[in-house]
This record gives sequence, structure tokens and C-alpha cells, in this order.
Amino acid sequence: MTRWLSIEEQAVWRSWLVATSMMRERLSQDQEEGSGFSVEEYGLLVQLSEAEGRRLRMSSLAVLGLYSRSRLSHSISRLVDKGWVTKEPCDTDRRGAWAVLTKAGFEALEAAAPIHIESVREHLLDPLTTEQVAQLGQICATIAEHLCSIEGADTALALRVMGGPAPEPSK
Amino acid sequence: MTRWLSIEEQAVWRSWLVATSMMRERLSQDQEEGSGFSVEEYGLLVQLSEAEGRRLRMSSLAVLGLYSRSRLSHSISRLVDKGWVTKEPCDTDRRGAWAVLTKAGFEALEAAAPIHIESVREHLLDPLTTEQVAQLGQICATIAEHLCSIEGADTALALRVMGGPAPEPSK
DNA sequence: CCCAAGTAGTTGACAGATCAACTAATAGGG
DNA sequence: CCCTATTAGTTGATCTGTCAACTACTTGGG
Repeated sequence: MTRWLSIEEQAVWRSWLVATSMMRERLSQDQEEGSGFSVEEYGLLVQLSEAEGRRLRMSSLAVLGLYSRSRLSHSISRLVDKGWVTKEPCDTDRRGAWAVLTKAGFEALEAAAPIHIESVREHLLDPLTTEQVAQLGQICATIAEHLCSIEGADTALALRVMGGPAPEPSK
Repeated sequence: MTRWLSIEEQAVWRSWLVATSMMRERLSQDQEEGSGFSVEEYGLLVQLSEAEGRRLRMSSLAVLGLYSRSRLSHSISRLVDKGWVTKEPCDTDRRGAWAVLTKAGFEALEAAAPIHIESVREHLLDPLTTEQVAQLGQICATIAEHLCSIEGADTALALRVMGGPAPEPSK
């Protein structure tokens, strides 16, 4: 027995679709015009830049960046080619590998950040009232938490930045 | 002079990123498991199904579905191969082409709809309070409208379903 | 009536993402 | 200590999306 969407719910859903997809596209566009990398790569570099020693194990980075292992592997290879990242073997687990942000990578990130931020402000935060921004934060956090609770436990790691202290890494 | 994001703003932005990307992924997964097509294809078929005569000119469909011409052309070819859609020449403009939903396409859509709806409810609507759903609708509509106003005029067409009567098509 | 400019749509080359299969190393129960 | 199950990461085939170039048709000014 399908519980169909009411007109209002449909409207909410469609505006969600339009807003998220247009926002994603606009961000990509702004980003790629200014800096040499895509929004996705930007996200990875940010994660690395915030990590201790500007390095993360591949699998942690995959979780934090919501990447599949395979996608990450391919992406990182490209970043290595561009010189933003290097890979180092892991002493304590010889299967493992560290992805390490290079100096050049960090500088590229610093250069790109203002463009990114400006785009976020202009297209997401500025058009909303302060109250709406707060509501949006609450709403997205709820949705994200709900989705995390469904998936594997450690996906929740991706939320660690979203408030509260960082949970202990799972390994 | 970059106006950096406050901690709270950062949290909002990141939860937006996580929520939108996880939501998209989950929806794809639920969808593809049950029906034979992707969320994107689903969107196109819905647009066709709602149009008069279950047909749309390629360019209108591109606007409504937020597709580039090229992407649409490729996607429609695939849908034609699968038998969900056919293409018909346009009498009044011999450059033009109609994308027409087939009977099989409509049936596939009907079969997929409950899965789609269920996923939207479960992951987006249900975890939120009624009030939050309303807020989210308002927020997304604002963002979408803002983005539309930046881009070309006719992108606004994509919003026609979001409430209010349909504006006159631009041509 | 003609010609330039614009529009509709397609195409093919390329970049990025997904998927399944693979190697290599660790972990843990007997 | 071994043997299986699990985890880390990579690879290559395939699919989808993007971009720029292209054909074909329409439109509107002179």
C-alpha cells in the first residue's frame, strides 16, 4: 500500500531535487573556473588538510569523503599525477597506504578556498534568513544522521565535523 | 576580502553536503534495485508522463529535467534502446524531435513509482517533523529560485511544478 | 529572395564513476 | 602454528556525463 505524496510533499521533494542539483552544478562551475580542480577533489584535499600530519589512510579518507574505495583509488592517482598528493606506505600495516597532502597541494587548496566559500555564501547562505540557515543545518543533520544509521556504522564518521567532539576512529 | 564561514555556517554547509550526497546515493540504490532504471532516467520519464500526450520536444525536456542537450540526447538514445521511449519527427519544425513515452515506458514508470515514493518518505520526509518539512520546502524553493535567477531565464521552467500556475512556455 | 545568425539536435572524443575481479596482508579460531 | 575469513587497496572493463564540433533547419534583415 503506497502512501502517495500530497501536493505539498511533492512540491517539497521537487524543490529539493532542483535545489540540490542546481547547487551542485553551480558550485562545480564556480570552482573549476577559478582553481585547477573539481569540487570532489576539493573535498578530498580539505579532509587531508584537516587531518593530523595532513595525511590519512586511504580507507579513512574514503569514509570521510563518502567515496568508494575504488573511486578514491582512481581519484588519488590523478591527484598524485598533478602533484597535490603523494602516497606513502604504512609501517604498521603493510597492506595500507597513506595519502599525504603535499606543500603544493596545500597551497592550491588555500588558493581555491576563497572561491569555494564565496560560492557557498552567495548561492546557499545569503539567499536565506539567519533563521532558515539554522533550520537547514538542523534538517540536514537529521537527514544525514538517519541515513548514516541505516548504512554501516562507520559512515557516521563523515559526520564528525558536524558538531560535537570527534568520535574515536573505528580502528 | 574573503568572508570566511563561522563554525556554525561550516557545520550547516557540511551537513548539507553529507545529506545531499547520501540522499542521492541512497535513492539511486533503492531505485535501481527495484526498477530497471536510474533515478535520472526516472526523472525524465516522469516529465514525459506528465506532459500532454506523454511527449515533449527534446529541448523542453532538457530544460525540465535540468539536462544539457547533449546529455539528453545520449540518455534518450539509451531509453529508446530499452523501449521506454520512442522518437518522432516534429511536423512544425523539421529540425525538431518529440520524445514520446511508450506504453512499456509508462508501465515501467508505474511499477517504479511506489519504490521511489517509499524511499523519499523513508529517508527524507519521515525523519523530519511536519514543520521541518515545510521549512525545507521553503528553503529549497528559495535557493532554487535564486539559482534560476542567475542562470538563463528559461531554467525557471524547471520550477513550474513547485507551486503556482505554470508560466507560459518561452516559445 | 537571399544570406547571416541563431536554434534543434546529434555525434565522437575524452574524463570521471561504478562494478567485479584481483593481489596482498592481517587477524583470529582451532 | 596454520588455515580461513576479512580487510586494504588496485586494476580494467564498462557506463555515464561533458565538451566542442558538426549538420540541418528556421528566422529575420536588407
